[in-house]
Parts: sequence; structure tokens; C-alpha cells
Amino acid sequence: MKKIDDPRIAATRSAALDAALGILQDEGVPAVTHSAVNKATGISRSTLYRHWPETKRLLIDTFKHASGPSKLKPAADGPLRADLNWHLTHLVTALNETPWAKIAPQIIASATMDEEAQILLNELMGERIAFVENTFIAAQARNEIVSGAPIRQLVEMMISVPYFRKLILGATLDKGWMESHIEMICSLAENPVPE
Amino acid sequence: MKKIDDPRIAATRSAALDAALGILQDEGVPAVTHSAVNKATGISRSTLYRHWPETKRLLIDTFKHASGPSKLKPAADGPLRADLNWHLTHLVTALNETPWAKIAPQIIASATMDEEAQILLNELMGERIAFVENTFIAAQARNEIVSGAPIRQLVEMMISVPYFRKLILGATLDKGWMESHIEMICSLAENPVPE
DNA sequence: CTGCTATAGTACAAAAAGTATCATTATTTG
DNA sequence: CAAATAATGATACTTTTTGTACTATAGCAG
Repeated sequence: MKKIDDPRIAATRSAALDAALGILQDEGVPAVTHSAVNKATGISRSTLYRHWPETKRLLIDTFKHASGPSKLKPAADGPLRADLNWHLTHLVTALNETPWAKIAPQIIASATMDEEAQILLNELMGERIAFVENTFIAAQARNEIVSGAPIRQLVEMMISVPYFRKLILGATLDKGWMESHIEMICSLAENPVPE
Repeated sequence: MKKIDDPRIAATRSAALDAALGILQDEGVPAVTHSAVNKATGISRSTLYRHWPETKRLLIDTFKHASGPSKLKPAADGPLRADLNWHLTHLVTALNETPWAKIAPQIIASATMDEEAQILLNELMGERIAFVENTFIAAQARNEIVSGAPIRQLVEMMISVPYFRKLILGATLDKGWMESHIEMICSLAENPVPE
């Protein structure tokens, strides 16, 4: 009885979220409104309101649309420096060459106000953290790093510094910086912290 | 001729920004409007528009009002662990016990869209970075750390991890974590990174 | 083809943003 | 103290935006 797969639904949804994402990048969260999407796409306001009765839902879906499917891969076959280099390159590329550097701060700010944004942010970050963590665990299994290495803290250092430099300081994330960053992390992983 | 110091100006400005700050904490950037401040304070809209002709200026001033005057002190008289502990305690306190954890993400997100917010953010962060950096430089002068220590990177690690944990992961910043964080930083500062 | 339903269009109501004018009131200055 | 001055509050108005309701059209499924 029901038309469960009308292609128009996916089409308008996709077109609307594409436009909303562009608006989010260019003008920020307050500009992501039904009317703005209407002006950008020609999709009528009534249709947009049917898809997203609340502005908040439109924004959350735009965030999800922006993050898209994950492109993370295991990369834990060693050696450690190579794996870490892969992970850091992946993160730096996302921050330098995708809209992520503009989208992420908006999600982070929304997460302080909104439960759903908080959950989305945790999913996105948790995935990356888990992958890097597995890299260290694998390296530990191969005896590349000391057995008592504080893996969780190493993971957080690995990821937090590029985010801080890019989002908060507006600093560059270049090849030279990446190399010395990895070297410092490895130095901590390979030598026991003295008591 | 001119009345250069009418106390009413400072009074309304202060009352309006107090209310705007509360609104910013509770409902985020989009809610910081002249009308919202009017409802919260009773200050007439016409007066508010005279003080801040553009909404953007109201928001920036609210940011500045939130950050307030700096409370950083030198704290570079050693030993290094004590100085770092002072700095980290100061930062963690700001993140745990003031509205800063809610305000900072809003400023960071605004900074990606707005030049003035970017400048304000750089000032706020630059001040803290400079203080921590001076701590390391002083420790180096006292021969507490190796001469080739990568001070700038140590400073960024010192600061970025607590921000990342609090703002992005929503994790706790407790006493135990602080101690091991400082220990890792010191380990890097006291031992030369092997080539 | 026929029925269903997503979309577009229109109209409308409510709220908010922004501007302008004027009376009132508090403060400065002489 | 008294007058000049400037800030505030109140009101009115225009424009824009938001949100809702209803209708006609057009595309898709069965």
C-alpha cells in the first residue's frame, strides 16, 4: 500500500542537505534555516518543513551529512611510526583539505548545548580514537613499545594537538611538524616514564 | 561640553552583557539578540540598538565580557613540575568551574567565520601559551630540562590535551590525570628525543 | 491506468529585526 | 542650585523571518 521508496524523497533530502552544508560552511549555524535552503535550492519551504519540522533536526542532519561515511582503515600492521604516520596524515588531510575544519567547531559548539550533537561528536571522535588506540595495542603486542606505556594518553596527545593547532590557533599542520609530533609520541611510547 | 562619564552608560552596558552572557551559556550564539537581552533585563530595545547597532558587535562584546580580565601570573620560579602544576590547575579550574567550557566552543566556532572573533581567540590563547612557554624557558635557564627540548611543542601538548578532553570528549580533568599529564610532559622535557 | 503522496504554490498569522521619533529622566557642567 | 545635555524608555512602523494550513499539480507504485 505504501510507497516506501519514492526517489523524490531521497533526492530532495540530498539536495537540501548539500545546500545546508554549503550554508553552514559559509555563514555558520545561525544561517542554516529552512528559508535559506529554499533560496539556495528552489525546494519549497513547505516541503522542507515536512522533511524537518524543527530547525534543530535540519542542523543535526546537516552535521551528519557533513561527516559522511567513515573512511578510516585499520592501519595497524606496523611498524608503529608508519601506522601513526598514516593516522596523522589522514587527520591532517581532513583538517587541511576538507570542510571539516569549518564544520567541526560548529558541531563542538552545538554539542555543549545539544544532546544529539554531543552524541554525534562522541561517535565521530570515538571512532578515530579507537583506531589509533588499536595501533598502539598492536605495537605493544609486537613489543615495539614498553609494556606500561600509557596508551590512552598517547592517543589523546596524538589527536588533540593537531585539532588544537588547527581549530584554536589557526596554525599550519605541515610535514615537518607531523614528523616531530610522531617522534615525540614514539619517544614516550618507547621509553618508560620514570617515577 | 560632552558628558564623557555618564554612569548610566556603564550600568546598562554591564547589565546587558551580563544577561547576554547568561543567554549565550544557556541557549548559544543564535539566541544572543537585542530582543532576548531586552526581555531578560528590561532595558529597552532602542537603548540596546544604540549601544550595539549590529548583532555581531553585541556577540563579540559578550565574548569579551565572558573572558574578562586575565588572571594569569608568571609562576616561573621553579621547580618545573610546580610551575606546570600551577598552570594546569589554573586551566583545569577554568574549564571545570567557570562558564569557560561553554563559552570557549562558541568563540572557537565564531572564529572560523569572523575575523574579530579570531583575533580575540588568538589573544586569549596567546596569553596562556606565552606564560607556559616562559615557564619552560625559565626551567631551561635553570638547567632543569635539556637544552634542545622542543618547547613550543611541549607547550601545545600541555594545553591542547585538557581542551580536547573537556570540550571535544566531555571527559573529566581530575587530579590523577593532571599528575600523569605533567609527568609525561616533563619526561619529554628532561630527556632528549633520540634521533 | 488508477490511487497515492511528495512537491509547489499560496495565503496567513505570529514573531523578530531594524529604524525613526519623541517625551522623560538623570547627569554633567557652569 | 539651575540649565544644558545626553541617555533612556516608549511608541509606532516597516520589513523580514518563522511557522502553519490549505490546495492544486505532478510523479511514482501497484
